[in-house]
Amino acid sequence: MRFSHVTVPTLREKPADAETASHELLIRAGMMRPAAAGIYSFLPLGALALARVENIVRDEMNAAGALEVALPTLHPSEPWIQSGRWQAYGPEMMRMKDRQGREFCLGPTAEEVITSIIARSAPSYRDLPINLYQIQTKFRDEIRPRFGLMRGREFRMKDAYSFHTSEEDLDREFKAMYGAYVSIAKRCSLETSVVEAATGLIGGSESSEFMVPSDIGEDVLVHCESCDYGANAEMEKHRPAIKMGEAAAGSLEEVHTPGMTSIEEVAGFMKTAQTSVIKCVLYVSGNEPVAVFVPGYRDVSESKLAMHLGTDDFHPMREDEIERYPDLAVGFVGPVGLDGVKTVFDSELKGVKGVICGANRSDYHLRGVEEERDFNAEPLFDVASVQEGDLCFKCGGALKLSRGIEIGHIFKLGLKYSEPLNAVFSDKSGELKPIIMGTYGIGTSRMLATVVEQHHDEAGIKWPRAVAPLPVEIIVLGTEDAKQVETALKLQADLKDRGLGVLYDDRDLSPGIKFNDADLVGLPLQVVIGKKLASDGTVDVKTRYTGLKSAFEVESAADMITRALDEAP
RNA sequence: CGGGGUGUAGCGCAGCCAGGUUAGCGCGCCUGCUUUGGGAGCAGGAGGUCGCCGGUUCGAAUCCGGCCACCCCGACCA
Repeated sequence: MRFSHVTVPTLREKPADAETASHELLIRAGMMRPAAAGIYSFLPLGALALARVENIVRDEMNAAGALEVALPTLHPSEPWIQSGRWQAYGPEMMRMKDRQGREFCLGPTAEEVITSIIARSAPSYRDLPINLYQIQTKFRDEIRPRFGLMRGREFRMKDAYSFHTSEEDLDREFKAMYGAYVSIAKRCSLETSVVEAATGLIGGSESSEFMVPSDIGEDVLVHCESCDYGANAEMEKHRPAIKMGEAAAGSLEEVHTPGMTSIEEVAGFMKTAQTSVIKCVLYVSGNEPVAVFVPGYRDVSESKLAMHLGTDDFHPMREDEIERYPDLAVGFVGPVGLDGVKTVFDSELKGVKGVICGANRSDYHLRGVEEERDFNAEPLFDVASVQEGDLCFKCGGALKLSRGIEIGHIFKLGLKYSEPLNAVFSDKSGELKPIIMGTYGIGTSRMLATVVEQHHDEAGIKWPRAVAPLPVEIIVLGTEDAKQVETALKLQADLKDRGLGVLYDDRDLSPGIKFNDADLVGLPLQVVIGKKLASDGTVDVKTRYTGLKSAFEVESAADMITRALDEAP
């Protein structure tokens, strides 16, 4: 591949909208270009790097016994309606109609499509287990695409689906996929931390996320410092380090609190801590108000609330919605005597005594409130978010919060799709039973961005060898010198014979520009052919990762480069 | 969806508040000469519906309205 001919359109300056290293460098190094918000085109080098990541994924999936398929990107609505996700998905699903008015969506994932295929094949226990995967472009109309490839709307993902006759066999496959993912991350030079995760819209009983620790990660992770507990904050369990305070034990009392709608104001006015106040956050779900009660010093975790409500179709009550519910004393809503409104209570509110809450009457709060005596905390659910200082629910150790990039997620689905889509198998006795399923995703375009995020310096990308778009760049300094050009072409051909692709910088530019572009593009080895060829018959080779340079005799250069590559990170 | 910001040459930006010749700068691009081991020099040159539509005005990149696109923050404390 030649550097000229707009093959590698590098940019000297940082694109105005790039916020992260991977976003900036993938564009500046001429690997990709934006097409629309959260949608990117891959240029030759970017497409090569993506292919290398995807080939590692393919390799490990095949090694684990999975079979590759190619499913459609445009999905008919029928199976999605059958599974219930046509309704559950909300605006994140990109929907459209064809000329006949039939409804379709751009596949955000493919459980429905694959499960209906298996269902129609009416397998017997002899046909199972099976694990089918594809590596393909997905579309999710994200609320806010961010950080280039990191959170795109259109993105590349490997998605795999396994089908089993028993829970035990699903467990075995789950472990096999876990192992495959560990290998994939390792081969791509990514450190991972595996945590328990929410199953969200995919559903299922158990799931693990593969996280790459990073400050730009969008997920908050919780790890116990004493045991092996690790979880995504969106579903973690914790034990509070403190008990909700007893600010005013005793009888119920109404207090005039004019205009005090925040926890801070109320706690301040009552001369007590926020740990003594019950916080109420109002949501609207399916046109119905939902009052969520949590300890005053905590926030509502919307991901946990979504698990409880069984949908993510809810939002905090907006100003314009408040007037629709005249019975709600917004700002002063409390659990005592609150009728006709759906409620959710955080587990921490069970059995509290002597606490403060809204009086369901404007400008009034109640003090001395006691659960059971004054209200019943039902339904009870863990809907509050974790905080620094909370304790591990398993061992009581200190919990540590950090950030991570989710590159993979594996799920035990159970019967979530096989039942509604009627995917059954006949067992030994001829009885029909629903197939037990698992699903396993890994974001290949996100992994590409993550690799750049983890492997770069001020000058540019430092591709680990396994995912580098090409292993070697050859730079000729004297583009007018026939000997140098001839040597470069010969070396390129020799390396090609050894299966090593070359990016050949054939441009007639100042050396500095070519060196800087080579560092920016970041191929593992740079071979520089210049005047030393004529003076002492050598070419220089620089290892991008270490910055180390050495001179090789031109005759043995191809051998030495092959050897140097074996040693490169 | 709410709030904020931006949109001027391929990229990065100035000009806009206080409307007034041919709309500027840096990088990149083209031609020629010189140069060539870490972003060269000189000379010449090309490239713009100033996001789109409408309005105000003798006159609009600049003021006003609408729309679109992109970016940031938020989606949460009632």
